[in-house]
Amino acid sequence: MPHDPDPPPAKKFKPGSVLFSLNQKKPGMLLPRKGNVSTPIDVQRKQLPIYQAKPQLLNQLRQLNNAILIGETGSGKTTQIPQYLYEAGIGRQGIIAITQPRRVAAISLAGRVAEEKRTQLGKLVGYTVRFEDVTSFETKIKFMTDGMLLREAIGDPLLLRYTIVVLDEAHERTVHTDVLFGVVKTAQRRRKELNKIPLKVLVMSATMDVDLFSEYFNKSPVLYLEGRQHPIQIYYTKQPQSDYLQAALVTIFQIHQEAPQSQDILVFMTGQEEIEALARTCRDIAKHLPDNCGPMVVIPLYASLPPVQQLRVFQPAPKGSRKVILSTNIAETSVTISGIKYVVDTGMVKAKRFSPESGLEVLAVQRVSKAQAWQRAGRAGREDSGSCYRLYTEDEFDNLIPMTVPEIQRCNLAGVMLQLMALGIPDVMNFDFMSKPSPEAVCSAVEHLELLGAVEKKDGQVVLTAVGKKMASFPLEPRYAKTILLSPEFSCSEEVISIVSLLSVDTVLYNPPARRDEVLAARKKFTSSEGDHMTLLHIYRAFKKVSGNKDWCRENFVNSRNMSLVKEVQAQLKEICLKLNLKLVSCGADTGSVRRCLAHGMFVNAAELQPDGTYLALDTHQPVAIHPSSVLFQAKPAYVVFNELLHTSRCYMRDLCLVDADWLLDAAPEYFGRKLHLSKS
DNA sequence: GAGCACTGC
Repeated sequence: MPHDPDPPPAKKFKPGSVLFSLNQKKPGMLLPRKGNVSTPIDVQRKQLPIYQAKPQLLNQLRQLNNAILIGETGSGKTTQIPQYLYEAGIGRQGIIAITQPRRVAAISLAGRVAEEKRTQLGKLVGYTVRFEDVTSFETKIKFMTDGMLLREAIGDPLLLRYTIVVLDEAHERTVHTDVLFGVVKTAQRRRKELNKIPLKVLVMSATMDVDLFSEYFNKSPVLYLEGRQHPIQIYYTKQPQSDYLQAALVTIFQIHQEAPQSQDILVFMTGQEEIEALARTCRDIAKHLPDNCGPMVVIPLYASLPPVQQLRVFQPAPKGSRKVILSTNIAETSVTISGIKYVVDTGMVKAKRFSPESGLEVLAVQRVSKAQAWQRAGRAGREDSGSCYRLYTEDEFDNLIPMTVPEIQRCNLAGVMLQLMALGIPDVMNFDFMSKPSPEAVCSAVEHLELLGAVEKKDGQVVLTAVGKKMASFPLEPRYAKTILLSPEFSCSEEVISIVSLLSVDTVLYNPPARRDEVLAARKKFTSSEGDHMTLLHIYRAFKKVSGNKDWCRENFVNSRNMSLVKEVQAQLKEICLKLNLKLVSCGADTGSVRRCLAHGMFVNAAELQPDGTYLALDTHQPVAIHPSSVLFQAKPAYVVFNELLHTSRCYMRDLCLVDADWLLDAAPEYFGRKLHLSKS
């Protein structure tokens, strides 16, 4: 970590530091205020700025089949527009769907709108997210995750249950939203051709990508919504900062010494490790400040933090203390903290990139986009005016890319391509994406699906096979779906479903660094010399044996919340297997069958030990290494399959399973005949 | 002998 281990003493940070210059030219980013909780709901609804525009809006929306609605988050558009449409009788023949990138948003928005309509959630207003469907035949306003609508589209590509689809938070450009853009556009056109009830599509976004959206949806009109806004003062550094962590530290204490005690600070950083390190440094320095400085409460915030600790950011600091929250980009969208007066933006973010040639995912620290910088600044002005300290110069800001590259251009497309084919899209290679992924990425995805037997080429066209159709019915990465499909042949579908479920959640292992020896000792009894998959299976079996006992989880450093999620995923996968008439069978103690099955399903991710003790990935022939977190780290198996490659300090394989060369050859004779030969020569 | 941002079906 580049953080200076020996920070300067606190007295160096004098009021009036020369680190910053004030920028008056750019207007501050403006954000709305929340309604007063003690005001009756119908009065609150009328107080929203959007209420003024209601007649004109309805007039427009009645006529248009496409519209782009621009307004900041919370302008009331997400809760009000669906109600306006419903109340005006627009789209009454079917359901109004409103999609959200996140589950919590879909759930809480549905709750809010049901309250405003004074009905029970699940009647007129409902929501659908994975594992939860709170809707009924009465439901006319339905909030859902964008991924959920995409799943539904596989069974009903024309989305005939819906008369209006509202794609909210479109500016976030998640893979699911981007695929949905194409799906709704196609459905709209097809319904017109087939003389079905028309589909209205509304795209709601913050102030970005407007032209792109409008252009894509046949130059559809853009409607601007006013929000209630608070000005934000933007400051830039006078000089570029070579060490953004040092600059953050200086800035935090500069604000701490100058600003009233009750005003909180939110600092945007890149990851857990640097956040914990800066938290320690801040606490150390805060202890030795002069008496005129009040105490400081430093709170780290990142996704992998246990929920109880995440909740700490919402607790007000003790009277006279200042809250300083050190956060990843989780606080940009997912977690909204009230009372933030100051935002400190390092201008950096950790993000995943994908290289189609190597199939490699790289997680790297990089600069934010302008849009992201505005999003961060906006977090200072939710209730009142605020300030944002950017730890970079105005020139550097001007040179940032305007928009974050959409996820669809940064990810492995195998799953997306499979889904598009399952939707019956005729020419997936030329799908009408709003932002086209590179041809290389598309080709590499199709090749991957070809290897898995999900697609085949016929007369120059890529078509879905029967296997591919089955694979698409699983909410899984294609190779995991394939492994499940193969598992009955190896009489181990029970085991493989468990393993795939374990791999679908973040992690079931809890590894507090401070208790490393205890963790190792506790984990030893589950460790399998056959690899990480079998080790996970042992842990899961033990977990089930004690019926998910919380104490057992604590003693064994198992994340019980994620384990419960594993159970839900497992139930869902079993249900899909039943629908596909796949036999649920267990191989008992014959773990060899499980590994054989994994070898057959995951053969594209195989690596071979070389005479010099290193490994080569068999598909790309790049050198890879066993990740130290693997149970096989100290072993030297001749052949392994792995779940993923992660490029950090080296190119590491993660989650490994010991396999035989014969199994790989058996799984893909032609493919491996070539590969194994190549790597030996 | 490493260390992983954030979502979602």
